[in-house]
Amino acid sequence: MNKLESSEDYLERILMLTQKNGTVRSIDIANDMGFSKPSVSIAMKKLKAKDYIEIDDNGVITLTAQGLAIAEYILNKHNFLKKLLISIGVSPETAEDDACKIEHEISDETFQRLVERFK
Amino acid sequence: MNKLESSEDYLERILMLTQKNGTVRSIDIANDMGFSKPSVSIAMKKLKAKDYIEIDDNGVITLTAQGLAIAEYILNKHNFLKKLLISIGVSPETAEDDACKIEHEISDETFQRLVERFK
DNA sequence: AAACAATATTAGTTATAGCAAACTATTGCA
DNA sequence: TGCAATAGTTTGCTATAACTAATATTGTTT
Repeated sequence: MNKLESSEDYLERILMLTQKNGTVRSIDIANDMGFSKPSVSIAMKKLKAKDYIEIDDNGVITLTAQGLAIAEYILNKHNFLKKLLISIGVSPETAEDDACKIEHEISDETFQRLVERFK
Repeated sequence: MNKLESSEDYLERILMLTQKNGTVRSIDIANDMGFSKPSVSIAMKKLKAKDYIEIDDNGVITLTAQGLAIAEYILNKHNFLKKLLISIGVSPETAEDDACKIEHEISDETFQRLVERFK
């Protein structure tokens, strides 16, 4: 499966939570995503090693320019796909879930064609 | 990722190869999917343990009723999604690849809505 | 100050799913 | 007859990504 999926999901969620709450810590991500604290802790270590996030002394997580670019790219796909699914009659909850899965799988080409056709 | 994705892919491919060539052995699956023989060997062992396939003395693999049901279900999704993507201008190659990924992720609800809207 | 709560991390485990190397077994042919 | 090719399996490895239990670390409250 896709190597990047997990990282992409974390970055996307960090962006979502930042937009919603102002700041994000590991514990917020764990609560929001339903993962254990150690899982998030290790994931954050990897994201930090790749320079996608920074973590300050209070544990507050911020996206780097690189991390933000990925997060926005994915979140953009997510929002578009969710709206598209809702527009054809899928329930908001399922649309949310399916958008979350499809956003990592779909190619740029397919996404482009979808935007051209359905935006 | 989805626990069933790998199994679904193997079952789907067994059905495809059966339709194309009449019979299927492990080596055919390995060649077709680009996986090593040990990987396929172990995957077949798991599918057999779950009663999704049978393997005769010559190594010929057949789907059980259960395995066939899953394979047909996935292949049906695959073919529909591929056609849909091609119909909005995605290249056949990308449509094939993306259908392969999306078919495992998409919910029944979303698939139903897609069929209703685009069949 | 002591105790407690919240947060973060470490260590070790599990499960999936792939790989290469090396082995066995069968078949086909020169 | 014997060797080579084909097919399948076993062993042991890698990587991802989750988990639990236990241990820090930090901050607040009595």
